[in-house]
Amino acid sequence: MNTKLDSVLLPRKKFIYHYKNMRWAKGRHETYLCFVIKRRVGPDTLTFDFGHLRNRNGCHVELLFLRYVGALCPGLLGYGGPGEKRLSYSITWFCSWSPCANCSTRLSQFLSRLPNLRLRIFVSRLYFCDMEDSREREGLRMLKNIGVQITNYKERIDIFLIYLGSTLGRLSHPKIFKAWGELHQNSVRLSRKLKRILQPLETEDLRDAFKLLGL
DNA sequence: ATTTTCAAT
Repeated sequence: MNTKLDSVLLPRKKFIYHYKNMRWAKGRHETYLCFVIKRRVGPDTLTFDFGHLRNRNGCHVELLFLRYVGALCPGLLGYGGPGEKRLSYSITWFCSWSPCANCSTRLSQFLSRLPNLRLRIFVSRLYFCDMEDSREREGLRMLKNIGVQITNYKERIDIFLIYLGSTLGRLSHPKIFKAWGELHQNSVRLSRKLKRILQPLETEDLRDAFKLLGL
């Protein structure tokens, strides 16, 4: 396994700084991606792997993950041999920022060729999603449409904390994770926003709205 | 009310 990936788990302070789900995250000029990889190696056998990445050299962290995915997920891609059996993977990401438009596009292209890979993404904060017509919003919808489950992490805070706990455990930090005070409030706001983004107005709704306006 | 953003200095 690549030693860079093997890594060094995210130190607690850095983790909390980058994963705080506040509205105005000043100074987070980096993005972290903690991942959990679940691999089905047999009918009753799963293996797990986890770690984290950070964007580097102008490469967004999502694309960095794709660059390493062959090493992280042996048997995922396959070599196209006849009757070749590809392994099934479930991958969970915890991203400090949601993916940019370009990463969403590239991810969608990648995933659409791999029915044996399920990806879900938990995000701490939405990246450039304030404008109604932002390309980032469009990108998130694209991901959803090809089956990526994307949500903020409060809905599965248990997984998140387990991940965090194991991370801290490996670092010999006995401290229990203490959520920041605004975590819940922030995640409620984020959930609403994400929901609005992922469920855009249907034509039906517009029709109703037009009727209501007498148009 | 307004604030930031996978930097660039």
